Amino acid sequence: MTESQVARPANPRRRQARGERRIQQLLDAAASVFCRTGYTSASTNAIAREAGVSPGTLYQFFPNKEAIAVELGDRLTQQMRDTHGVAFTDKNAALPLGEMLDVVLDPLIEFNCANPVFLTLICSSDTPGAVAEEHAALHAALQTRVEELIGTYVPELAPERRTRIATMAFALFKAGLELILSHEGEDREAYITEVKNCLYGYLAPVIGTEAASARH
Amino acid sequence: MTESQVARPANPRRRQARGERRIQQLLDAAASVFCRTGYTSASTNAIAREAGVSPGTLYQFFPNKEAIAVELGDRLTQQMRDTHGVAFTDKNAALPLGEMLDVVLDPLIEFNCANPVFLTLICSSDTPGAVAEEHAALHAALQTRVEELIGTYVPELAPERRTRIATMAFALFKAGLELILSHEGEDREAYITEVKNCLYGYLAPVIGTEAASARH
DNA sequence: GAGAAATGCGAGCGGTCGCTCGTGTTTGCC
DNA sequence: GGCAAACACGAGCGACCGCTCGCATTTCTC
Repeated sequence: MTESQVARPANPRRRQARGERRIQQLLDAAASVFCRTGYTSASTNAIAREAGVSPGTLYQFFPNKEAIAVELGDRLTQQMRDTHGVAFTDKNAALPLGEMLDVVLDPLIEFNCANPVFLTLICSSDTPGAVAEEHAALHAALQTRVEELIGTYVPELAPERRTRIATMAFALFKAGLELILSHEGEDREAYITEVKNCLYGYLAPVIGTEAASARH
Repeated sequence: MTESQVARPANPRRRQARGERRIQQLLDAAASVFCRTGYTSASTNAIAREAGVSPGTLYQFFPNKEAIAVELGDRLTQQMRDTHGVAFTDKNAALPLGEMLDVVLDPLIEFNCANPVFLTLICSSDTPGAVAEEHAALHAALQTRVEELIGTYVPELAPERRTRIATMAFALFKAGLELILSHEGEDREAYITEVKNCLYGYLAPVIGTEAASARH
């Protein structure tokens, strides 16, 4: 292969600092517009306007509308991994259920509150094509983590049931996240508690042991 | 006013049996297309094509695209009320939590399995204008029912917390419904059980009595 | 059977959207 | 300073969508 001279085949164009700044502006604008109207209803002209540039400038940096959402999704997932990534299944398998939920959920909730567009991109059903694949991949990855986590608590659980429980817990958390994001201040805190209570009540009987009476 | 001769101002046009049949065809086609692509992405031409009529014929019976979704929603809510309507808060307030969940949820689940477009219309976030208002109204009505139901079990509960619990339980059920609808056969039954388990685990400590061995 | 009303058709209008292109401006490099 | 590349612009193209309109056909009513 003649890779010796090709530095990065994925980045065929040499960007200036101004270009990188524009890209960030455009992604921020896209996040804002996606949050307000969803992916399909968001027009590229609106994104460009929100970023303060012309439509032509937008297409200087992104080949099409889909690429904007994909890049946004990539950066967000990368950021999520960087910030609170591996803390998902690492050492918290030994924790009691209540504490484990705090350790696992708090970073996820915090991240989603700081980046509400993430939930919009990942959970909205109006994201066609490549964006939907991105969503499906991340969804599968996260759910596998949940499954593994459950497996460490109840290894004897039938695989099908474990999958179902992970799916249910994940769906429950997503629904709860939307409630959390749609409130602020004290209300938000209260809903966070509510979501945790809900997951606790669901998982405690599954995890078994005598955790049901160990809630502090 | 010259209303003496106007029989029904809401139905200014005299429909033939053929027209009523066409309306039903169009609504069925719309339900199918809405389920496949969501409201905004569903084109009126596609609905007409699915119903086997021309675009012009569609607009003989509906003033615009929104009216199709509104009429569909109206008929579905009416059908829901007719079939399993008042059984929601009536006599089941005295039942133990587990049985109450069966009595309340089973008809709702059955209805949504038979009419999957209902969840699409009511929960999808890409329904603008009048359809969204319809959704908000029904959502509020159902949630009020849930609140009342919780109130009969735990009258001493603080109103804000009762609202939060009803909101959470309702969101949980909607998320569960999507899981249920996306599976069939045994899987579907298993997810129904899972959703009920989830709601039970969440509500049992709230309802209190001796349902849960401990809380707080 | 005749007239009126309801039903049915489909080309196409106005508008929006994703995206392009020709052209002008700024920046990095020698 | 000069030149090529990156950046920026915005009018506008093609496609699609919601919806209309003129006209043909079927059905109801008498």
